[in-house]
Amino acid sequence: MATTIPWLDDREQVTWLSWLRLSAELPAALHRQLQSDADLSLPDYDVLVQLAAAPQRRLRTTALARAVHWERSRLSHHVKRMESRGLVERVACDDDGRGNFVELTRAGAAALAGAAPGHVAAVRHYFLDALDADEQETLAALTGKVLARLDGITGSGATDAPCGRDPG
Amino acid sequence: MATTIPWLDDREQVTWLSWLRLSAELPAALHRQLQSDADLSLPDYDVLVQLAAAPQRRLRTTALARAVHWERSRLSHHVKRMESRGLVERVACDDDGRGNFVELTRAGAAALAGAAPGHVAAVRHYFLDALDADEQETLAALTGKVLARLDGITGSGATDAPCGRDPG
DNA sequence: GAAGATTGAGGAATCAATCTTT
DNA sequence: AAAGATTGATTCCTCAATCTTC
Repeated sequence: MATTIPWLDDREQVTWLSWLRLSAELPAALHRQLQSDADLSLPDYDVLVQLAAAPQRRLRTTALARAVHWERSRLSHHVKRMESRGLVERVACDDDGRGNFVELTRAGAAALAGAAPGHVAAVRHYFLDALDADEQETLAALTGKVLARLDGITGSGATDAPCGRDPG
Repeated sequence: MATTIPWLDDREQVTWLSWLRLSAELPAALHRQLQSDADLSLPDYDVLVQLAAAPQRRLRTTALARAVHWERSRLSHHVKRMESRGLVERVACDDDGRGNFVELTRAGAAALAGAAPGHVAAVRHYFLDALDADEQETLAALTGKVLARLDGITGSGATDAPCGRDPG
């Protein structure tokens, strides 16, 4: 085999490895904070945020799946577990016999309210505070660039729906 | 409660959400490529790379755990699954009756050799190719800055061991 | 048949508890 | 007791198959 395989050079390797490590460690740190302070997982938090921001504090299953960028199957399993803990409730949909709403319960709203300040503080502490305003903008621009290309390739295009973990 | 909670502002939110999305989508894309082209998971690949780079194509369990930045428990479970697929083998350690080596098998080496070119190409395609050389350096600097702070806080300090996914 | 959603099986990750050798 | 490593339980995620309503 005389073919030369184009391995990563030093610059590429540093970029890639440092990305890889951060994308493993940062969620882990945030997860531990949320879990120990509020007994919620990161995915739990995402779901609660979306429901809290929704019109009637409820969303159709598919709409919620889109909002958190999950497959319906994953959402279904997750909602089931959250329902058993009393954080959300599944209610039938009058208009469409096939569909459900996932609705935030009082306990779910309370859990989110209790968790949010600490989580936002953790996002700052572990992530944003390491960078000044310019650096944050630069980072956002670079990740945005990669995302745009990635979404173009994989077809998981940017959605309209509001997303993310921050309660409005 | 008259206390104002410092929510994320626009710049922070864009930075955070765009980070969040990329750190979900990029590994997913790479995982799918590796899985369908080489029948390996991303974690499988990491383990194989570390073993292939090690002196006798084998490493003590704890050393391997450090190299891939995992807990020993996670590694133990993972190695068990990989062993059942014939990719690695656990062999007793003469010097220390408590310890084991995890050793790369022929099949494991072959799997890595088969997977590496496609994986490296995917890393370029989905990630590196979206940025020019300067941008890559900038991104590495920014993620490095966050990582340095994060490791300082959480105590999971930077290790000496070589790490990463690229076979030497 | 297509859309909305759930299910079951299997791999993967984390935590606390355990076992053995030093 | 400390170090090296594994185990079991639980949660989480993906895939393929299913079920119901439109």
